[in-house]
Amino acid sequence: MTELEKGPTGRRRGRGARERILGASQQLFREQGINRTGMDQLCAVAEVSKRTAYQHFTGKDELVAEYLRRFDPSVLSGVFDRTDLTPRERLLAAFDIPPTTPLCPYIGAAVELNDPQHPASQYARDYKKAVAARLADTAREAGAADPEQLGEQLALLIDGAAARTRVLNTDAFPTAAAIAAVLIDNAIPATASDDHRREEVSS
Amino acid sequence: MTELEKGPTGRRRGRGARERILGASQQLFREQGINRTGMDQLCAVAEVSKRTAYQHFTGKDELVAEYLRRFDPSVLSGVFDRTDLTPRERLLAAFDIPPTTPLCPYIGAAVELNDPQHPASQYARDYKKAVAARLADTAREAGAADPEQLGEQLALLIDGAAARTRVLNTDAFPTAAAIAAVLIDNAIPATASDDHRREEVSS
DNA sequence: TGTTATGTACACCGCCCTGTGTGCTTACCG
DNA sequence: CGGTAAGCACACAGGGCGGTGTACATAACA
Repeated sequence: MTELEKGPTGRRRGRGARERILGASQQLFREQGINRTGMDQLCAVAEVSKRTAYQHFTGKDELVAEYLRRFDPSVLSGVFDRTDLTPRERLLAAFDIPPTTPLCPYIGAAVELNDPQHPASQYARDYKKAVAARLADTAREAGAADPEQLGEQLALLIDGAAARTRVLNTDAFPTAAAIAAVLIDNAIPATASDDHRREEVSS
Repeated sequence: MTELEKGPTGRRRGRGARERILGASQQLFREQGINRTGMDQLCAVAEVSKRTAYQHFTGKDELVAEYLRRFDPSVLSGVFDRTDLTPRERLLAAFDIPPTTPLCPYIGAAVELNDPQHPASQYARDYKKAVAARLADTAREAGAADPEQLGEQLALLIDGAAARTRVLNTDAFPTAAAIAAVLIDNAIPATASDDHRREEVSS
């Protein structure tokens, strides 16, 4: 929040209204959902006048789409780029999204918007495909027989855990991780399930 | 729609406004979602005056809750009560919800309402638990080592397939069924994965 | 037949929503 | 220092929403 005040507003100067708006979007859309968050409230939290908001984003739809685009780094890269884990461990680490994330916002957006043509829905699709692809890449790296299939399966598990966590209000990711372990072990042909690619890491 | 015109309205007589309202709810809440369906439109489709609707249901919330309560028989009982299948086949048959169902309405309601205290959200939780319980029962019947765990796992797969189908606009149930087959075979200890309980069925 | 529950037609309220118009202030940067 | 873009405050339009009030019609049953 400190660095936001000087961040590039998209043009060249200014005091970072755009970033504050997107920050408030992250917070409110997550906590309350998209439809239940009005632009008035959002602008109040962002400490931005409504006029300014509509000068940065042509409408709420565009804001929602941009809000979704600001996510991947935290989860996606944060897991797949770890070099201290074997590929197999990286696949399992994708299920270690412990308490904070209430629901994958892409699922929420797709359900709330209820319009496959909406830019945000399209981006949600792209993102889900990208996650499955990265999982497939890692699966290939781990030596899976059919990496695409395993990637798609693991992606389904993540979405299932997210949805179920939301509906039941209990953490379903451990269950998903257990399934994932079974699938991974079944998909990797040799006994090379672990430390077959591990290099010296610590010390 | 023909029988609805004479069905018991809940009291004793009348021309079935309540049933028409619930029928319209099924249609519209599914097609458009809950929040995007106004009472005006709903009453128009149900061919019911708005005044009548609010005499049957104290508010939209109650209508939504009642709408969710009218579902299980079609899917839940329709699968688990089949006697022509082995327990294992019944577990897999739960993934044969082919094209019609766009999204499990319980997930949709939980996301759209965004309020765990809402009666509909509570019922959604109950329903999900009930499904998991029935899956666990069938898993026990099939001889699974840990039926509760398998039931929970299969329920997660179903939800994952539903969510993923919704977001990606492609049928994810085959993938879920493949995972289910693996889990089931892994969970049943002996080689008695099939026809160990099957009786003579056809001819 | 007449009473009563049931349903209808239609206007209406207050609220919140997305989105604008207008005029003013501030901060940056040459 | 001055120009200019960024941002602000405030009021307002237009519409959909959930929900209601009132007066009238009809079907069922006594």
